[in-house]
Amino acid sequence: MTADEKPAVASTRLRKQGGVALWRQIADGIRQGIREGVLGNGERLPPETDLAERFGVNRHTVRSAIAALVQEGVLRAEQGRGTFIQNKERIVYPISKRTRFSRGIDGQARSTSGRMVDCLTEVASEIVATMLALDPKSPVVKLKSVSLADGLPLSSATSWFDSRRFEGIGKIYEKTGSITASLAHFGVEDYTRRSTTISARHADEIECRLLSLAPGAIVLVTKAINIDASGKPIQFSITRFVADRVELSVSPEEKLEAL
Amino acid sequence: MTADEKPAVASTRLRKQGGVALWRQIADGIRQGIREGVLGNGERLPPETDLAERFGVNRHTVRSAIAALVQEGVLRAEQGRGTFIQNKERIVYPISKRTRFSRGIDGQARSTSGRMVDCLTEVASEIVATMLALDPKSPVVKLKSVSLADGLPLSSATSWFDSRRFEGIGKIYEKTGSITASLAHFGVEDYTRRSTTISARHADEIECRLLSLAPGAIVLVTKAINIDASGKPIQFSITRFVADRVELSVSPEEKLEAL
DNA sequence: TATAGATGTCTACACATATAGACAAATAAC
DNA sequence: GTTATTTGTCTATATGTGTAGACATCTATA
Repeated sequence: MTADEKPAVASTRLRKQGGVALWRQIADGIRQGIREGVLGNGERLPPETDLAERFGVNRHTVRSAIAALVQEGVLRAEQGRGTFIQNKERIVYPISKRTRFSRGIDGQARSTSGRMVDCLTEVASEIVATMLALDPKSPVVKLKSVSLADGLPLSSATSWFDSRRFEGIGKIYEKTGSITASLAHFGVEDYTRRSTTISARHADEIECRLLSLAPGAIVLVTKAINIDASGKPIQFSITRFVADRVELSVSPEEKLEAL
Repeated sequence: MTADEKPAVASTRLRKQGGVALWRQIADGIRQGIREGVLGNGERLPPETDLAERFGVNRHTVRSAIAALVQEGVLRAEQGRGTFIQNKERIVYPISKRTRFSRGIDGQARSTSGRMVDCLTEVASEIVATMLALDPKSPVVKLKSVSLADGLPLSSATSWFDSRRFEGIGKIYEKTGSITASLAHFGVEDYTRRSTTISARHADEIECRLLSLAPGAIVLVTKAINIDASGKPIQFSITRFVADRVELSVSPEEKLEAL
C-alpha cells in the first residue's frame, strides 16, 4: 500500500475553449465518479491540491467545481477536515411490459411520491392524437407531474389521456399521487407498455427548476405508450429522468406474471 | 400570415454563470430543435438578428453558436443568402431480445459499417467476470469498435468475450465488421439479449475524438449482456451512442420469431 | 502546545466570453 | 444599377474563467 493508490476519481483529460467551463467539467466528472461507485457514501474526497494535480488544473478551479457540488448537495466540505461524499445510489428504473413507477423503484428508496404540477384539457396535437389512436383534435387531458424518491426529484412527466374516457383524472392523481391508482379509478384493472423510446439531452431552464438541477444537467427522455387489456392506448407520456440519479434498465418481459 | 409566425426555434430562456457558455447553450438548442423536426432539411434558419432577439443575446453570440454548428456539419452558412440546415434524421436504434446493429438501423441509413479500434486479451475485471459468468481473473478478449451510418460515427462499443471460447474474434471482426458474423464463425448460430441498462452522460475527450463530437456532447450508454441458445453469457458490452444522432427504442419482444 | 494538513479568503494577471456598434461583401429583388 | 437583406469582419469594453501565489483558519495528531 505504498506505491500507487486507487484512482478514486477518474481524470479523463479536459479541454478548454469548448464553451463548457473547466470547473463544470470537473464537477460533472466528480459527480459521475461518485455515482459510478468509485467513492462510497461518507468517504473523503482527495484533498483539493491532489485533485488539482490529477485534473491538471489550478486548485481554485477545483474549488469552483466543489463549490458547485456542495451547492447541489452532492458534497459537504469541512474546513480543516476535508470534503465528503453526501450521497445516494443511482436508482435503477426498470422498463418492461409492466412498468410502474412506485413498484419499479421499490426497495431502492425509503419513500416515493408523485406531485401534480399542472393539469388541463386541451385539443390533441397531431402527435398525441396518433399516439392515443384518437381522431385529430380530440379533447385530451394533459397531466404534468414530478416524481420524487426520498424527497429528491427523480423525474418529471407529461402524460396525455383521452378526455372522454378519463375526465377528471387530474383530481384523482392529485389525491393518490399514482397513475396506476388513478387509472384503476376509471376501471382500468391492468395495463401494459406497448413501446418506449429513449433519448438524452441537456435539461432546459424549466426542467432545471422543476427537478432542482444545475444548469448543464442531463435528462433521459422516454416517450411511452401504455395500453389496456384490449390493446387500446390509454396513456401517452413523455418522462424526463434526472440522468445523474437514474439508470434505466431494459429487462426481459416478466413472462409468467401475465398468466 | 401577418402577425406571429411559427416559432421555428424554441427559445427556452438561457442562464449565465452556470459554467456553460451562452453560445454553447444556443448551439445545443438549435441542434435539438433541428433534430426534433421543427426545421426540416435544407430549410433556412431565421436571420442572425432575429435569433439574437429571440434568445435575448447579442448577434455575435448567436454567430459563435452557428459557427460551432457549421464546424459540426449541422448547418451551412452562405453570405448574403442565409444559414441552412444540413442534416440527417435521428436514427432509431431498437433494443429488444434480438438486438443486432446492422439489422436494427437497416433502411434508415444508406450504408452501415463497423470499424475495429482496438483488440487485446486481458484478465477479466470483477465486473466483466460476473457479467460473463466466468471465474475471477479469467482471460477475456476486449474488443473496441466504432459503428458508422452513412459514414458518420453512430456509436462506440467495448465488448468482452470469453477468451477460451472466442480466441481470435478480433481478427474475424476486423474482416467482417459484424459481431453477429464473428460469433457465427465460432458456432454461435443464434444469440439473444438478456439485459440492457441505459444511462446518459457527457462524452469525454476520447469519445469526442472517436465519434467526431463537439465538447459537451451527450452519449447514451448501454450496458448489455448477450446469451447463446443455452443461456450462457457470450458477450458483455458497453456501447456509447451519440445522443444527437440516435434514439433508442425499447419494443416488445418479437414473440413469434423465436419459435 | 506545536505542527502538519486540510479548507477558506484574498490579490493580481491572462484569456475566453458577451455586449455594442460600425462597416464590408455577397445575394436577391426591384 | 439600386436597394434591402443577410452573412462576414473589425474595434472596443465589461464580465466570467483559469492560473499563480500568499496567507488565514480550522482540525487532528504528535
